[in-house]
This record gives sequence, C-alpha cells and structure tokens, in this order.
Amino acid sequence: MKIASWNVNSLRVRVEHVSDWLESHSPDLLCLQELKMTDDEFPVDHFQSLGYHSAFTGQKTYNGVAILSKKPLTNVVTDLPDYSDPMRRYIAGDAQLSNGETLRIVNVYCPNGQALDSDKFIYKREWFAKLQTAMRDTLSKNPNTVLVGDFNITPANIDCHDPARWAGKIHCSDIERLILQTLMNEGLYDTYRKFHAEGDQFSWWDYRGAGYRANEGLRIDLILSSSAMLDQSHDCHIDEAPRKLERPSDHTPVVAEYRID
DNA sequence: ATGCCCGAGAACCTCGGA
Repeated sequence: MKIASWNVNSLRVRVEHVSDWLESHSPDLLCLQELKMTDDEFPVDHFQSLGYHSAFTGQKTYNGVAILSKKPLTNVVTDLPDYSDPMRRYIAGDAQLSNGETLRIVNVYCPNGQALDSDKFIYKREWFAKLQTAMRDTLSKNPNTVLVGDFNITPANIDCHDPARWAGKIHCSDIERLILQTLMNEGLYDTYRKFHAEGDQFSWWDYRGAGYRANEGLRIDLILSSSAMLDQSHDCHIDEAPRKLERPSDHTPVVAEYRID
C-alpha cells in the first residue's frame, strides 16, 4: 500500500503534474490539499480515466482537500465532528485492505496561522484541538489509521532550513510544536522519521527568491501513522521531482509505503 | 523589510499563503 500527500496549490494549475505523477508512481491513495476549486469543478472524469476514484470537498479560491484512490472509499466524512467550519480542510474515508481489515485514511490541510499574535492563530489552535478530539475517536475505532496532510508546523528545528531565522515564527514556534506533539501523543508517529534521521529534508520551499535552489525549505507535510501502521511501514520519502518542474506547486509529495495491501 | 513569488478574483490591485 502506497500512500502519498501533496499540497498542489491549485489543482486547476497542477492537474497535469498530478496526472503524470499518478501514472509514474501508481499510489493506492493520493491525498491532495489546496484544491482551490468548487466541487462542480473537480475533474472526477479525468481521474477516473486514469484509474482513480475521487473523494473531495472544495470551495472557491481557498483550501479544499481530496483523496484519490484505486478502490472507492467508504464512510467518507468531510467535516470535523462538533465543529462548524466553512473552510474545507478535512476529509476521511475507509480503504479496504487485502487482509479484510480497514484502513482509516484522514487528509488535512491545517490552518496556516499567519502569526502568533494573529486572529488566524487563535483559529489554528482551535482547529487543532478539534482535530485532536477527532483523531482520539478515530484511533479508538481504527487501529489502522493514517493521518496525512499539510500541517503547517515543523515538528522540530531539524525540519527547518534556518532555525535561528525562524525561531518563534509561525510554523516553527514552540507552541505550535507542542500542539503537534500533543496531537501525536494520541498515538500517531512521524513515518518519515522512522527512516530518516538527517536534517535539510523539506517538503515545501518558498516561491520567493531562490527558495528551492538554495534549499530554503520546511518539512511541514507529514504522514502520521498509528502504531499498527507504523509497524507495517517499510519506506517513507519526499519526492522532490515535481518541485523541479515548470510552474510547480511550492510543496512536493511525501510518500509512505506499507507492507500490507 | 512582514519583502522577494504565486494563485484567485476581480480587474490591473488585494488577499492569503508559509
């Protein structure tokens, strides 16, 4: 089972990149963030022609998340429980595994937060609190759970190209890292770190300046596995190739592979 | 310095992103 997460920063602009990536990597599940399109604009038929089912929740201009899957998902949910939020940031569904068990796949586009003293940061904290409650419930019901997405938080300094420059700043602050760790304490593990101890490994690079060429990036796109799924994982890596293409997303895919089908 | 670049919407600028 191959699962990938990719913030495409407008699916309309990136649909060819996504299509090429699907054909060359053949993931079982591809979780997308920042669709920036309404549901009636989602290219269901196009992905169907490539052999993928689509589950999605979108809105005009901002946000939007989708899960593309070789087999259709069941029990799809597009709202965090007990949280009325017009921002389309959450989608979850059940994928059937070959051994008859079920995998709960959860795909999120977490709020940016903008700055620690911003109203948007209050929203970020509130949103993560709701996600944590949701994941506690999800994990209690589904030993096989994988939570992926753009978390807009670097787990640690090693995930930031210049910790001194970013110290205390949004995405790299202690309070955000505590929020992420508190979420992970529910029983979720950073799959990438099972296989890679080194730093300077990023999933996002600023468009501005020479961000990518200078490797000025952050590792904010994560694949968090439940204990049972972490045990099944045999690879997790960042695929930088799409970031090198013409007119790329500022994020690139993160991929995890599991022994279980 | 809250900028550099990018996408969307409306419209040639603003907002939001990270």
